[in-house]
Amino acid sequence: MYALCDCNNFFVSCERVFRPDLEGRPVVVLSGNDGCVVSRSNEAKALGIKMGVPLYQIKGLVDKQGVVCFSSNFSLYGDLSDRVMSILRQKTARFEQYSIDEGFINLDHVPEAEQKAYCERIVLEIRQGVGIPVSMGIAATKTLAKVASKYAKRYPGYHGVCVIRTEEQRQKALENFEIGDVWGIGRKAKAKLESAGIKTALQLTERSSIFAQRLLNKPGLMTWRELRGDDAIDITQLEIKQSITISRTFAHALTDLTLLEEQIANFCAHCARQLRLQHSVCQQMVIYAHTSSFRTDQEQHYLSELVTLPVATANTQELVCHALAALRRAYRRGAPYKKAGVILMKIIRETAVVPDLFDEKDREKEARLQRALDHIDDRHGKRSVILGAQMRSDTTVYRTDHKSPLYTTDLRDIIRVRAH
DNA sequence: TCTGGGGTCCTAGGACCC
DNA sequence: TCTGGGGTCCTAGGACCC
Repeated sequence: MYALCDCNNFFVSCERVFRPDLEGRPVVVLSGNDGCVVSRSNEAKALGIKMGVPLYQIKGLVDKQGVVCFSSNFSLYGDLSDRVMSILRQKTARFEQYSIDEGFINLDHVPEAEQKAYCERIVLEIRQGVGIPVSMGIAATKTLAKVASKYAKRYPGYHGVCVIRTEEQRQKALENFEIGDVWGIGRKAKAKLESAGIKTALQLTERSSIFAQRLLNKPGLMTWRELRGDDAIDITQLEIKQSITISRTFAHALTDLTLLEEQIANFCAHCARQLRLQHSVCQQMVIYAHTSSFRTDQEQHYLSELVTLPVATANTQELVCHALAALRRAYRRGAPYKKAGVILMKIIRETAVVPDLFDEKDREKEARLQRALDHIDDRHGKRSVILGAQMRSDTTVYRTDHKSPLYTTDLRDIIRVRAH
């Protein structure tokens, strides 16, 4: 049996940990640039605020109903996520984190009769220890555990934990579960299934495996098996990320090459640091920038350059150098670039680098410099030392009008909160 | 006026091999 | 007019997740 532990309205719950006065009030957390709603309290959901809706479209409702908005504060969410996950990890060696706010515990070490009470204690421990409300679903497969956790969330009577164990429970749970809410069934699959007359999860399980595979291919077959109680999905994570990307939308489009270069240099430096943190290097990099896809009144321009590196590297200076050269090649003068990004690909362990016989760089020396710079950042805070290319101007290009303080990671904020 | 960000997996099709 | 068969590898794009 698996237990899925899922944090309720995670980003909003994180904000409320430090603002208990916001319990019971409608609260939303916004995406980057304060663009869209990405997390909603139950009260905000009750007002009809949909996931992913642009803020400007609900401005009236927000003002009228006194909805509290927060810009996203990922260092806060990441920090609280770590605390929740470390509690779960303590429970069993067989814990798999699935996302920032959920993870699966293998329950095989707990007697069946005690599993529900065991999970109820975990819900309480996380609520009291971290301040985050969570829901848990127990079942024989991960997909069914996800279903169970949604019931746990939907009905307060479950006290945060719902179990799907017997065949009768499985049938009843799936009968009342919309097909589009099943883990792995997205927009396209939902439409296909509905036109085949399938509206609930149970109806899918009543069709043949051939039907599921023909309509939805391999992923759909896996979902079909899991819903029938056959443990089929393995989410064991890879030891290193296969790709690392940073991208941002700007508050106002950038036309100036210098400003764009500064952004790309920063994205690149940030990606490279993450690459080094997982002791890996990359062999390819894509840099891209494009105009606003929502502006039908102006000409669209999409630039994208693939850079193949002579020797796999995680060196910030080297990557920034290649990235800026690529940007200058593809940049179109006058185009209003609304979004830009960097993607690192073909990532391998740093111990697997194949050296180039004709390489003229002293890579050992450059690596020592890089380690020294990382050490300074670790000790004195991010961006203590940066490249000149990362700060060509002092122009602000992002909007974060509603950002909460860095309660858990910035000492000044911790002192401020305690004083308060 | 204003519309997010970071990932993984799968598949079809092309290039290439014998 | 007729124009093989089987296999691997790589890539771009799509679908999905949170």
